[in-house]
Amino acid sequence: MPELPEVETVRRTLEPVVVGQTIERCEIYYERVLPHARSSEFCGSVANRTITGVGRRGKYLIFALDRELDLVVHLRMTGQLIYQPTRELPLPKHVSARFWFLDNGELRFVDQRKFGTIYLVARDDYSEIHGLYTLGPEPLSSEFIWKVLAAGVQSMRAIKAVLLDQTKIAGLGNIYADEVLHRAGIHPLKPGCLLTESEIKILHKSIVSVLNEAIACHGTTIRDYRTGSGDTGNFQNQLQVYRQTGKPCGKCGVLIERIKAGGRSTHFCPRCQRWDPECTD
DNA sequence: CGGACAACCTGGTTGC
DNA sequence: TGCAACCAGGTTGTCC
Repeated sequence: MPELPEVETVRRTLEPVVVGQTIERCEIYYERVLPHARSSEFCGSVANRTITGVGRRGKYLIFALDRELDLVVHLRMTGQLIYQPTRELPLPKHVSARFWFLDNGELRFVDQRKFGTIYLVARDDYSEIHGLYTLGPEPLSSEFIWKVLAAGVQSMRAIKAVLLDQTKIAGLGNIYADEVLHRAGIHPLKPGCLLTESEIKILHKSIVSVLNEAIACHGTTIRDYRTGSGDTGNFQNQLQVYRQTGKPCGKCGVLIERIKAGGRSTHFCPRCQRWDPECTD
């Protein structure tokens, strides 16, 4: 579920309410939420630590704890990280973990499909978290200039598959890869290495603008995604192609089509995103 | 290298 | 209404 805009929204909504809070204790309800630790040792390490900051890299949320520890969370498909100001009961279904704060409320990790994961590592040492360790450039950082994208895109693979590859660029998922390609007017199956310089520049602009607009809308709620306050996002109302199969394209009116690319459902406008495999361009 | 696919889970939707 | 098949925002691993 959550891609960069959703994770960034969770970060922004949690930061003001959890920074400065001390974790009194935590409880793990689904053991496999901790791929690298047992709940007993994890909870022991986390107890009595204070959260000093909330960061993000790609789709990873990183809670900085005092004494040089990082608590890293990946929400995968259906994970929700929600701050509850009061210790209310009953608990919703599918709670993977709870963190109780000394003074106020608790942080709940709710995850219907149970794919979400939590790690505890030494500050900035991500060598044990493969996906984070191998993560590509951060698209909203100042280092992400079009030439960085151009280098990442040099592949025979379909550009859609390249955009989903977190080692090439961090944070895009199925929704925003489709939206970005539509805005850039690029066919999702076109091999990345065949993109022209002007196409890469347009793609670069589209990535930055789509992500920023989605963040401004607090992300896209298809079903499960919630902000750190438990609210839905709004960008689902702005989607141009994702899950819009059979609806008219907002630019040209031609009906949106759905295909498979990179093993995922892919939505595009056959007029705005043309590519002829026989043509050299 | 890349592509296809299964696995990890639960639950909603679709079609018969 | 019942039930099976298929689908889902992500990532990892295996096999070819």
